[in-house]
Amino acid sequence: MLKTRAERGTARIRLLDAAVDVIRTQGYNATTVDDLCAAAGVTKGAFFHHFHSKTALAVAAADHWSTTTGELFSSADYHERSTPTERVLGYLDFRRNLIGDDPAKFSCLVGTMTQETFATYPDIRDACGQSILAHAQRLEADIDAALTADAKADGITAASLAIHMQVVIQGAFILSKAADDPSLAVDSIDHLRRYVTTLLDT
Amino acid sequence: MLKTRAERGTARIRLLDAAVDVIRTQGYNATTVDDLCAAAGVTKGAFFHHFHSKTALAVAAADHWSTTTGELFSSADYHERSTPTERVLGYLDFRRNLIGDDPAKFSCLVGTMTQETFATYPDIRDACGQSILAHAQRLEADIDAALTADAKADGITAASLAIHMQVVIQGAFILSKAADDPSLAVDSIDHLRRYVTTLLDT
DNA sequence: AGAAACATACCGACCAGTTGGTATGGTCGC
DNA sequence: GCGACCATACCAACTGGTCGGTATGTTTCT
Repeated sequence: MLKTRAERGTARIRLLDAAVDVIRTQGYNATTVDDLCAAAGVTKGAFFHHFHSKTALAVAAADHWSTTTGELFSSADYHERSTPTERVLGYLDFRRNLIGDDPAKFSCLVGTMTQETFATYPDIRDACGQSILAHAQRLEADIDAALTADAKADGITAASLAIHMQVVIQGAFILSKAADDPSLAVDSIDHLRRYVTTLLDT
Repeated sequence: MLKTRAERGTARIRLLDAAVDVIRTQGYNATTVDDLCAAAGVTKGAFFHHFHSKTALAVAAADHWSTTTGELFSSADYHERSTPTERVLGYLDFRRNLIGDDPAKFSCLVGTMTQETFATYPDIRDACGQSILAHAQRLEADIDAALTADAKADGITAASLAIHMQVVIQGAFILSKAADDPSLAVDSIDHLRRYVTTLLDT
């Protein structure tokens, strides 16, 4: 089990990556520490060397999720479009294209963990909330610049629309899982795109 | 434990009601059989007399959820409105008013269970999927009658919009839990209402 | 050498499900 | 109209296994 020079020192990252995979599939509570160690190819000693509890790992996994997805989105090419409206719609198209065959691969770690932990593990819930809310906030500037005067006059705020977009995306994952059919998620993002389009300048 | 005539024969229902409460708060996997027995005021023997496993209880709880919420919605007064558009928007207003202070009380049992069970308990997932999809389907006739010719020409179907409405509602519950703020759910349903309004005859 | 990064063996608590019963109310022969 | 019989509903103690976490090493890097 002891690893070579190159493999040593990676246990923490491997556990975090394993957490994303396993928890998205099984959920947080059904995932045991041993499950995570096995998936990461690591022993329990390594686990508790890096995380003082299973809860601490979940919080770290939520942060890890924010980091890795943050990099994915910030390197996506919709940022290079010239108008705010194109960038907002480009974000939705990008998210639409992320949907594949397996909900365990395309759905959101922190959305999954939120439902299991909101009332019982405040630390995990806060980390999940931060992750989702910070992601939404990254869209606010473009949305604000793109909103039509009519929409603003109707009381629609960029913050509220940014959150609504995350609502639809999270809900789309649930329905995909419930119906065992990812196409429901795609259809719902199409509806969202149509709605957002009516609110933005073109 | 349950001795009197009036109390006997109610253990099954009490367990199902307890399951709705406890699982919405803690999630399915974190809820133990003993938790459910304690909440129902019943012993373990009674539990396994009525349900051959914890999984079987979850399936029964999903069906129970469909039944009780089905009654709630079918007795709501938006059905008495005269036009399909008014009934569809009345449904959304009704759902909006259902949102209170505590997500554990206003969120959806089967939406919660779906995320935890979709890959690991197919029986529970199917029961949850059925519950949500059947609920969505109950709106289809009114939506179909209310959709404008333009919307239909754009390829929007009543089935797809009915599902999108459930997507937003489920997603709204997640964001409410994540942000620990039910007002996000209300705001998102407002966005949904605005979108739906643009697609229906008035 | 000393510290960080692991590995292994183990523990007490807990959990789903079982077992072997008891209490209750209905049915049917008489 | 009553006692034998029985099915259903429930109870409490227990079991085999699992889980999060710990204690105590061993290896590797600097």
